[in-house]
Amino acid sequence: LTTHSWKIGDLAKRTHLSVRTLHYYEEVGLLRPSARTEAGHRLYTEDDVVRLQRILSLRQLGFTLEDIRRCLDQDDYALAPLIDLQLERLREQIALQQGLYQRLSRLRARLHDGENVPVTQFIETMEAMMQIEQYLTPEQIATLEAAHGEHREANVAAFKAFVDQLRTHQQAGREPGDPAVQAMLAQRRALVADTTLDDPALAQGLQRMISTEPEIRQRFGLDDALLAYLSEAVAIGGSC
Amino acid sequence: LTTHSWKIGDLAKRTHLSVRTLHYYEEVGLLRPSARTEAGHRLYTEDDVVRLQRILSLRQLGFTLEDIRRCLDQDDYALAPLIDLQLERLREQIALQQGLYQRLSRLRARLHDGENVPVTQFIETMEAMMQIEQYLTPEQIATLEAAHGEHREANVAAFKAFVDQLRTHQQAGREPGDPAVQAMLAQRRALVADTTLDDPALAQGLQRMISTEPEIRQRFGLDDALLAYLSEAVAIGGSC
DNA sequence: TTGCTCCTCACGTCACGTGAGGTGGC
DNA sequence: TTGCTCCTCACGTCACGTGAGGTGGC
Repeated sequence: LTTHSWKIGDLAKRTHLSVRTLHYYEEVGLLRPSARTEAGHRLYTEDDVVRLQRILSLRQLGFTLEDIRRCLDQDDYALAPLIDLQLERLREQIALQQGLYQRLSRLRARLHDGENVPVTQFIETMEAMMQIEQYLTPEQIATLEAAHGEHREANVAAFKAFVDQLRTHQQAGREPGDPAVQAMLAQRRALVADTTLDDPALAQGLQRMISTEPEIRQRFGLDDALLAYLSEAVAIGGSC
Repeated sequence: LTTHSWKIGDLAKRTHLSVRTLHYYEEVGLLRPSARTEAGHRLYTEDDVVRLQRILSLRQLGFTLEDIRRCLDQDDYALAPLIDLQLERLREQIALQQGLYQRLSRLRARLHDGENVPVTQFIETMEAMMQIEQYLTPEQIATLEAAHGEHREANVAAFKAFVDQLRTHQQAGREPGDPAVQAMLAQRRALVADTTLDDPALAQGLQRMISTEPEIRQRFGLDDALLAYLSEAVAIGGSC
């Protein structure tokens, strides 16, 4: 029956903790060595080591030191509520971080390695992305990204050209029912199908966004009057 | 041209920040109000508000205030490496938290709502689980859980009974090739198939664990000599 | 005597929260 | 005069890291 005892350095090596950490655990009343030498050096008994192992096990589960202390000082501590809380926190954290990861990935994909995009422009892109997230599901956004591929700018330019042409008709005083205007609806359908990969829910989400966010309309030169003109043309044409 | 300016409380309400946060942002040189009243009250101009919006945008991406300051004070700041670092950190974090979540969930499932499992026993279960993780993939563990279902204890008891019976033969001096011992191999195959849902890789992982971890053998009363005895019987029987 | 380990303060971390005690403008 | 907002310290958070300055045992 050899009851061994460890000095703080030995214990630190065995557990891969720092000496400071063991000091701290004593400070907060989590692990008090059972004895000291005459010179004041800490001596940890086997019981202390067992307790430390338990501390580390519970720490692995993400509990705070305070929770761990309570658990160990009372063996019939009700663990279930504690675990449920921790699970809830984790769910939230993971969801948050995954959302963040998706957003950052998409932003990163637009940063071509060579050129240095100005920070201000980067932030604008990000704000646009976050606005989009209000209207589309993650899956729909992925579809949109897939549809855009490398020719995002070409698509944007095509839509702008469409708006410009529409404005010409409007300024020429033509009615929304005018054959020249109605002829543009096929072009519009093609544009929408192209950018949404024929996903009607996605198209609807985009339309909802465009009609409720004036800033986005402005980006394409689509003022309120012109939007109304377009809506009327579509209503007359009968294509959704 | 009305250049408006805001006092700190107005800005706090608009952005849903606390006054203290705005104080802090000034303290660390992140957002300095362009003016003060005679009495020393902070006055934020429209430019300041724009800067604050940018700060909040970047904060959303999980950057530190220090990184944000650097980005905003230098418009051609190289964002790509910063984002890559952040993505890496996030990947690690998410992986860690998901592992933690899986472990906690499985532990929670074993805590039946009514009874209070003692903390020490809970920790033992957890340590056993972490040992298992060394030998099996997450998918294999899931299979194991599915196979166990509600009758985990019955399975464990069945395996213990098997070991006990085997020991009887050993203590009676029968050779591993003895018909009575060989007759037990079919029982063993059934047990293995039952707990692994006929997954051979899973069975192999479990066997590797049992043969390398003496503590686990001990839990079933399977000492080294008896393990050797069983191995020999299996070798003679020719079933893997 | 020289290393190595041990000791006890005590400040720093990161992004603020939370008072304490006092002043300014309606 | 009474509220409300504003101000400047300054300590607390969580789990330690990182010295500073000194002692003990081989």
